[in-house]
Amino acid sequence: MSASPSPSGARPYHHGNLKTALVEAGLALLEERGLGDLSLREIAARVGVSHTAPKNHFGSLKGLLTAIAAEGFRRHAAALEAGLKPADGPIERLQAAAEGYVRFARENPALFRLMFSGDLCDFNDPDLTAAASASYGILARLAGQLEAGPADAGHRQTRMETLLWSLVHGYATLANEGQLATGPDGTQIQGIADLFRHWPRFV
Amino acid sequence: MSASPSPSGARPYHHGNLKTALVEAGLALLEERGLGDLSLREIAARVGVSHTAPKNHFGSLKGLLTAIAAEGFRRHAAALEAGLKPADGPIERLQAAAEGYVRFARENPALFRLMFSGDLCDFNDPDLTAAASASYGILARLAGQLEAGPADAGHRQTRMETLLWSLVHGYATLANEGQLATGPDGTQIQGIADLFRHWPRFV
DNA sequence: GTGAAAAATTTACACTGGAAACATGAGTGC
DNA sequence: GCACTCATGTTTCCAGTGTAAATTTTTCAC
Repeated sequence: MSASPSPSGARPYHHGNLKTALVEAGLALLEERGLGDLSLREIAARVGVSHTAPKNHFGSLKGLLTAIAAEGFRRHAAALEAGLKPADGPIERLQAAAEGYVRFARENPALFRLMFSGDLCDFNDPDLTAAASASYGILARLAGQLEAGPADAGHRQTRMETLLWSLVHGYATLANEGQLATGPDGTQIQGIADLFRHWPRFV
Repeated sequence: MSASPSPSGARPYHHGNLKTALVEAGLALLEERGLGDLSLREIAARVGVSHTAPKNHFGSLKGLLTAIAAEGFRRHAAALEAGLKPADGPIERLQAAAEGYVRFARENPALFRLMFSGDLCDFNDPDLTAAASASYGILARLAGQLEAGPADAGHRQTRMETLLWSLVHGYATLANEGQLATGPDGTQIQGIADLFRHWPRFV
């Protein structure tokens, strides 16, 4: 006869919801240790479980990182929509989404890098692709509202989508790596929204 | 009495130019194995040297990766200037540089990721910062030729520089991670130069 | 109850980067 | 010529990583 079923003190053999606990611990450790020093063993220790336990739920480290990245994309989508006011015009809404994109990257640098790491995650995983597509769809919808003519139905990805995504993602990435000039308070000299407010004309 | 000084067959105890040999081997292995699976031991083995030998020249793995990234930036600068014809106008030259930027990223994906990895390299290293600055200077100079008024002397980084660099870098990064839609031949549906040729007007 | 399957553990293995002690050889001063 | 110095490599060892296999524990269906 072991300890009683679940009074405080005795940890049960089965965790209960190890899957979500591992993802949350991974998200926390990701920002504490950084992407490079994140380890499967440390995540498992944080949850209080042996280092091989995650295999039952995620298969391998890559599977766990994929699940973490998927949760990252869900939060990313929320950050994109955070400042989106329906009353605003398309350009104001675009600026708000861009600021959300950058803010998310700056507040979760390691997670952001993981999400776009390419080989650390399994981009064939349905959960991850669904979350990433949902996040991308927000930006794509905003791009569509800025297009001149009718929707470019023949393309899987319009020119406006490619332009906006590249610009915002590049800005977020460079800011994250510390490559953009910053003022004394640590924020970028050129804000992302300013780039839209003072849009140049080449042609 | 050991073997004669340097006839073929007997490898001398001292390599001679191990430093550059390690960088070259690292560059080759980087694209073969990918950034994630690159190992100091394998680079050393490739050169035919013990895995602790690099420490004398680079201190640690980070030091070696920093040297590799510096060489990457030198090649990156060359790729930027490759298609730059003095006779062309500023916009044509910008398009050519952008295409060089993207082509370099696509042809050296692992090296490109290393160069902008942030924590794998030591961005306080004088060699690396000099090479990176030189590469950035090419883009900055092109941006300056596109500015409307006189040079924005008060800023360390002008709005045009930030805009162009973010756009081109984001495009290259996303293309590299396979996030941009591609046609049947593997090239992007929306070429980087097309983004400039069909530049939108927001305001 | 009993048996099957899920969930977690223990153990072992190949691999990594780094530290320390030692070996080798090139170069310099005499 | 010769010893001394020091940069350059090697050997050995260590802590840490992710994964695989065999084993134990628990839950759940019948």
